[in-house]
Amino acid sequence: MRDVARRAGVSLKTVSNVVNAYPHVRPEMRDRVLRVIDELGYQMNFTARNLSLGRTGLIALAVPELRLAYFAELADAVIAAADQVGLTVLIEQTGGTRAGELEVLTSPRRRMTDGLLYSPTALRSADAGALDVDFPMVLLGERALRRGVDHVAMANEAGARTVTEHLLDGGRRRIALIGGHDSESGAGNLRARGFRAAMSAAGVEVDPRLVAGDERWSRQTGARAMAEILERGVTLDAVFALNDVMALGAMRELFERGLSVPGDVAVAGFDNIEEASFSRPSLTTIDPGRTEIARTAVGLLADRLAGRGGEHETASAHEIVAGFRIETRESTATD
Amino acid sequence: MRDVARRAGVSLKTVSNVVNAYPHVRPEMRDRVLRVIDELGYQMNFTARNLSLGRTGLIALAVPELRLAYFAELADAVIAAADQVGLTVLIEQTGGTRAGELEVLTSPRRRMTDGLLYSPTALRSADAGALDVDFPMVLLGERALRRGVDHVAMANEAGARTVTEHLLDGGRRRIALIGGHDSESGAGNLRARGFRAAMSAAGVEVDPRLVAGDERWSRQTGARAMAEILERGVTLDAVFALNDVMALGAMRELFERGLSVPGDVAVAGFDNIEEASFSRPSLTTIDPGRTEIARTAVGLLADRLAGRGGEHETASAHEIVAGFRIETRESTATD
DNA sequence: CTGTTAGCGCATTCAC
DNA sequence: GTGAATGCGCTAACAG
Repeated sequence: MRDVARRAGVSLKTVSNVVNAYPHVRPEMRDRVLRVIDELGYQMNFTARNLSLGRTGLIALAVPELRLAYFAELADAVIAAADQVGLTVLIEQTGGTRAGELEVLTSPRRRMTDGLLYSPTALRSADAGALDVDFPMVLLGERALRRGVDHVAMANEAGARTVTEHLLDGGRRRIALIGGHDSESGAGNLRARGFRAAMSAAGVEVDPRLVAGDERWSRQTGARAMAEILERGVTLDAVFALNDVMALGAMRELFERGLSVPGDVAVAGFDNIEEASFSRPSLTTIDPGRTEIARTAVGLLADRLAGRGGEHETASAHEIVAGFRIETRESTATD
Repeated sequence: MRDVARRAGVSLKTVSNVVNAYPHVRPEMRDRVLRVIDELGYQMNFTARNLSLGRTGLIALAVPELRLAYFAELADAVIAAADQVGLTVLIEQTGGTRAGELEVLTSPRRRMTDGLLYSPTALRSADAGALDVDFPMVLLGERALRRGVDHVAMANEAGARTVTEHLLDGGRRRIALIGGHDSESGAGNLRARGFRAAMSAAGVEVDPRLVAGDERWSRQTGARAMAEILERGVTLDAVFALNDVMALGAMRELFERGLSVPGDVAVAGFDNIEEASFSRPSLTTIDPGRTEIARTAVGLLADRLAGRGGEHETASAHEIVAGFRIETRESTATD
């Protein structure tokens, strides 16, 4: 930058003004500087600017695992939304464990970023205190464990109720619940609640032997939970898995055992990952409005960042629930 | 840091030494400093350190799209490998387009990172010059377009030949090739070449009407290409898709049209994404050794970074081909 | 082994 | 409108 200034015969300040699109620079001056910048191939040093500005332009996105399709798609949406407002996203994987989720709040790497988009799944209500951080943070995808923290929630409970009602409407009564093990986990808890609400509203009892799951919501978990339930020897005619990959794992397991979907057992999931429309059979699921969630959350965080240079505002927290939509597909079709 | 130094009654340098685990510090001194750090809750400012050091500790990983399972799993592996050597990964999405892939090499954001792990898929040989960059870079997943650039290649050609031979061994002769459209694209070109090599070695001709595809290797592409081929009215008994998601899309399309896999048509893919073992039927594919690739590439890049503080070495480029393994599953079973 | 000094490259007070 | 100082927080010579 010094070289540019010298070569253009102006001061450092002028170059800085030009680069930062400061309005009051004479056009001829600006052109001259820009030409020199081009000649020299000058590129600004972000690190220096960051040090001076006290911020980095980076925001962290903490998700359980990128290889879980839902979070890959969420990350994609967040990156796109952040690009729009000039922010860069640094992805952190928590492994979906409580320890991993707590660590991301305090790790030194956290300090490389100006703010955090946080999607905890394993945190318990006892951990709510940990969310009382001194940097801008927006919670994603579930209702806040703690008041006073911005969050963009998805319609977990309403979505689960809707999809359960869809199963009930199809005449299914013996509906298994997969993933409902960890009743403390936010999204799981809410989705399970929606399920139970729909069941009890329909006057159908939930058989505890039809419930299985694990903390990690993976394909394997779905398959294993399905196997567990089947081996208990109970009858069932439908499965609601708390997310799509578990539903797909469960379908796989049903297939292994010679059961047909939706003939013998209807299967529904939650998330509407891309794969859900291409699986065999295609999967009925709830689309939680990922894009809207990402855009809203990034906007919220950007506002906080702009508001007080990274300082935490004490103003009231935003609580936004995204819209959802049921995607009815083959896996729950009735003959 | 100044506060810590003052409170501990030592100089800045000593605190710095302690924080950086400089070996020659008296234990009692270190303990004292550490205690004060703890008391004050001091956390280092990375930006300042980076400015001083002239590096950021960040490396970029440029992939087409995170939502493509292969790249999500690759990113996961890279992040894990980078963590091991104290590096943080910044993910860039190129969209799988030539423009996007070129931009990642020159964008200002590039300068936030010390080096680049680069996985181009749309670059053509005419773009090889663009790879002559002045920062450490390691190419991932395909043979370098340009000599003198480090790269960790997967066994594209050998893997494709192996899986094609597997189809031929199963008695299949009318084998469709999906994804082979863009013959310039590195990995696609090589995989297609392996396919053709196996075919010609077996004395089987490749029917051009059995070839379809698109630049973007998505599930939709696979389904669409499969539809195209089927609508040409040609007979076929197998499909080799150049990656798993296209294979899954193709299977979906076959199913839509009442064709059975592997009964009527055997299907094989490439990548061994997690989904391949859970699809219905499970998918025969090539495991290209993602973890090994990630670890090797990160190691290579870390070496370059350490070697000359981010300067590009003129030493001979490394060229490493990872090992591969065929995963034989239901989609290519013979009765 | 530890303290002192001088930048890293930029943004930002202020005068001009 | 533009130029000249000062500091962001840390590390890397040095000297002691």
